[in-house]
Amino acid sequence: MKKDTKEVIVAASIHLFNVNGFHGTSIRDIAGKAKVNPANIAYYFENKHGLLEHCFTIFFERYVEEIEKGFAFIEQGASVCLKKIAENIMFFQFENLHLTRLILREISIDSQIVREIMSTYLTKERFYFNRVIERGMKTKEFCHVNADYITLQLKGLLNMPFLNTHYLSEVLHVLPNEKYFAEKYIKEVYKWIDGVICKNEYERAYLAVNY
Amino acid sequence: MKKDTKEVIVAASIHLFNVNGFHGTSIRDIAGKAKVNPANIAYYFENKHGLLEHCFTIFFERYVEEIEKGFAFIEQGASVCLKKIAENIMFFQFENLHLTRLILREISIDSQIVREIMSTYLTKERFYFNRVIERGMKTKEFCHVNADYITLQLKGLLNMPFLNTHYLSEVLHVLPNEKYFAEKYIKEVYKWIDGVICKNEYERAYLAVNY
Amino acid sequence: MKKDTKEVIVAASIHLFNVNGFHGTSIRDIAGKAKVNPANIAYYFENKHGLLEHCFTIFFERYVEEIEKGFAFIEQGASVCLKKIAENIMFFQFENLHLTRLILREISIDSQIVREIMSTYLTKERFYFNRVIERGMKTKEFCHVNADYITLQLKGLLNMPFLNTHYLSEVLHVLPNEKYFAEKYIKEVYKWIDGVICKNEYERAYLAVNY
Amino acid sequence: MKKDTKEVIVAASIHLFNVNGFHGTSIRDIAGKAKVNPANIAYYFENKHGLLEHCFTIFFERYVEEIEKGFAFIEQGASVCLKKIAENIMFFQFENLHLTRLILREISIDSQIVREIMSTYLTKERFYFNRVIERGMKTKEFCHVNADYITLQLKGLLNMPFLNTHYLSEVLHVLPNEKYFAEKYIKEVYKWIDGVICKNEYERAYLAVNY
DNA sequence: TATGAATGAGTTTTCATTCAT
DNA sequence: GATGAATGAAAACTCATTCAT
Repeated sequence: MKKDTKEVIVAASIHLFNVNGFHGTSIRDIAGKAKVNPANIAYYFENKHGLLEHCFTIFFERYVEEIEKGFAFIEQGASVCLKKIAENIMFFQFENLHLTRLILREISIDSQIVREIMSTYLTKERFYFNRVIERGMKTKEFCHVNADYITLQLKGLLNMPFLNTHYLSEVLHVLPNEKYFAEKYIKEVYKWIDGVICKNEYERAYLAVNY
Repeated sequence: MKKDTKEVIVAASIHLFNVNGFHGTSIRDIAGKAKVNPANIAYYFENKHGLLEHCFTIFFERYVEEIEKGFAFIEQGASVCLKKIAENIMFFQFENLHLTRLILREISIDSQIVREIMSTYLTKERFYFNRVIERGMKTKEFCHVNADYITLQLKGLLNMPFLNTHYLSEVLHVLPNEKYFAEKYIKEVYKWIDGVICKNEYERAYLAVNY
Repeated sequence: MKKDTKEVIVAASIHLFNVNGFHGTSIRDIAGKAKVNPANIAYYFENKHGLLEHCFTIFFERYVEEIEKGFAFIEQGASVCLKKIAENIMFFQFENLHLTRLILREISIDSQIVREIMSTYLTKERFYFNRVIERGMKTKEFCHVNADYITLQLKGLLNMPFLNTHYLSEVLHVLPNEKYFAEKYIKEVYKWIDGVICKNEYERAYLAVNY
Repeated sequence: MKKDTKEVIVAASIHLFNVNGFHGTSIRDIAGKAKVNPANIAYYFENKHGLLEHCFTIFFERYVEEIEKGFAFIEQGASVCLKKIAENIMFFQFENLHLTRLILREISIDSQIVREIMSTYLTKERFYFNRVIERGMKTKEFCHVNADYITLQLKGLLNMPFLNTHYLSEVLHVLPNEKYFAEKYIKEVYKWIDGVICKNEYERAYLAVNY
């Protein structure tokens, strides 16, 4: 009858982990919200940690996928490609608001699981970003930059809206699940790409005119 | 006799809340680390939540102070002032690494306390940032931008290193408490200010030559 | 396996709440006496208060039942019926000595639960007593009395032996669980009914002779 | 400055013991209400139990005194005297509502202190009641009764209003501190004395006429 | 006489987990 | 697959008491 027990558990746990944090959520809370018996969690995920790990996996599988989908645009230029990657990440994260916030928060805790899982996905993420940025520098699209620092900043920009819920709702008066906001915000990220790593159009114009 | 009981509790709790998260830290852990009796926590802070609130207060009092100290440079130009504010925040956060990470993580949880405390400090923060940015736009130092979006991005950049510990240690091979890193990272923030909100020097040069 | 866990908890709690009072009894005491795990109390009754509420319910369900069983004698006359009700209450309370004393003590504390539970049962109790007394006055069996005041006094008489344990044991040298005492005491209550609310037999005789 | 520290502690403890019960009241609650330092309670009463004992003493000293004051009327007849004693007890208890309820509740708990204190005062109480009742029987004012049983019933009637707060407020719509109620209720007690232990006037009239 | 700090033992409650069904 | 009962460990919190000042 209930063949989706596993899914409802995951959905409930994502929501509750996001709202109360991992430690702040009890297995009974999750089972209660999912309307299943708490023992099912042990059945499907071995224990509470297994459930969190599952959430991590769900997130990062898709996260890397989105980067890869964006990276496919590499032949259209580094700038286009980087923007595409940023856009993909942004929309993916907006569509998985709770999961994203939960992951971003939990990775700031220096635990065993986090370290293990991160080392895998971080390597992949770094691989693609470095490729794009190095390509951009080769083709003179980008200024000379430190790829890792640039990646860190880009991640900062992309994650900000999910970690600063209050700022969004109380200052910008935006609910972060409004697609309108995602569309507006990604423009700001484009501006950053253009302004900070791309050789500026004025610079190019100036150089063209004077040399 | 021991008049510093309160302080050692706070210090221990900041460290442990940061490492294990608020819910992941027990009162006994804190008391153990601080080498005091667990009942003292109730005595001084009423309960565990009170201790967290105290950490919030400590952080935001200083945070706003740093913004104010930077804002005093407003007469030297909006760009100088904004950089000064960013620098102050950055160094303050680097000097209070654990506390900062703890606060940045906890404010992403939408709890009662967070909402109350945030509404106070967010207003102050917004006030100063808007003042600087509007001033910059008036004096033509800055392009026409949306002050609140710019602030959000700046916060994103400033907070990133504290939330992505793994990235720092495993990709950049930096321990975030190395002052060298703070000095390097703030330069990147300057670049962002110059590249994204300041009218670019090439732009100014180009415009000067051609018109 | 042990399907009577709930019952043994209730039995143990009634005994201990009676002896030491509600606040004077710890969950551990109860679990110890019942030879079950303390967590079962939370499992079955949510918390310590829930257990007390359960005791209240047990008591008043039966209490009202006894009144109803006595009220069935209404057609045999108000005096007979009132005595039957009193007798039923008395023997029920004697058979549930600990529970009765516990309840009588706890209802004197003006708490939330007490108020809620009492409002339900008090209404029922009042309904039956008023019916009997009004009937008695209609048929001239009873003098003209205030039903509510009479009920209060009757309750006072019926409850006294349970609240004054010392008086019983040290003055009357009776253990209140001796059935002999209940049988003797109910006679005194009958006398009160005859002497205070029934038109006295001498009165009737006197009136019969002289008018 | 505050020479009444002891008194305010007692007053606060009477109120709180009444509302929450002895075990339900903490020393800090009392100190808080009395606006004194908790350590004062240990200073003046040795410990929490000492404070309760003090309350018992206050109550029973006065209680016995009131009985003695009523007993002084013995020469005016047993009935008058017994009514006077009942009246004194009733008004004393009404004037010390909280204390009375607290005492009546706590004596139903079979503790060490209670037993010790009770044995003293119970003896005195019994002495006076037995004297009056025996006198009444000698002078033919009273029927032949068991003095101890009568005393128990009288105590039941006198204590009822203090133990059934809910009945008073929700059924009789009386706040038990309204003096009007005390005056009305004592009349009911007189009726009981007249109806149950005094040879009835009709009885006397009947006997006078017929023999 | 009065107090603030501190403590250790004890309280209720929560929780992840196990297990027989 | 799924459940209700049960548990042991640990959590947060309470509290009477002590003590130096």
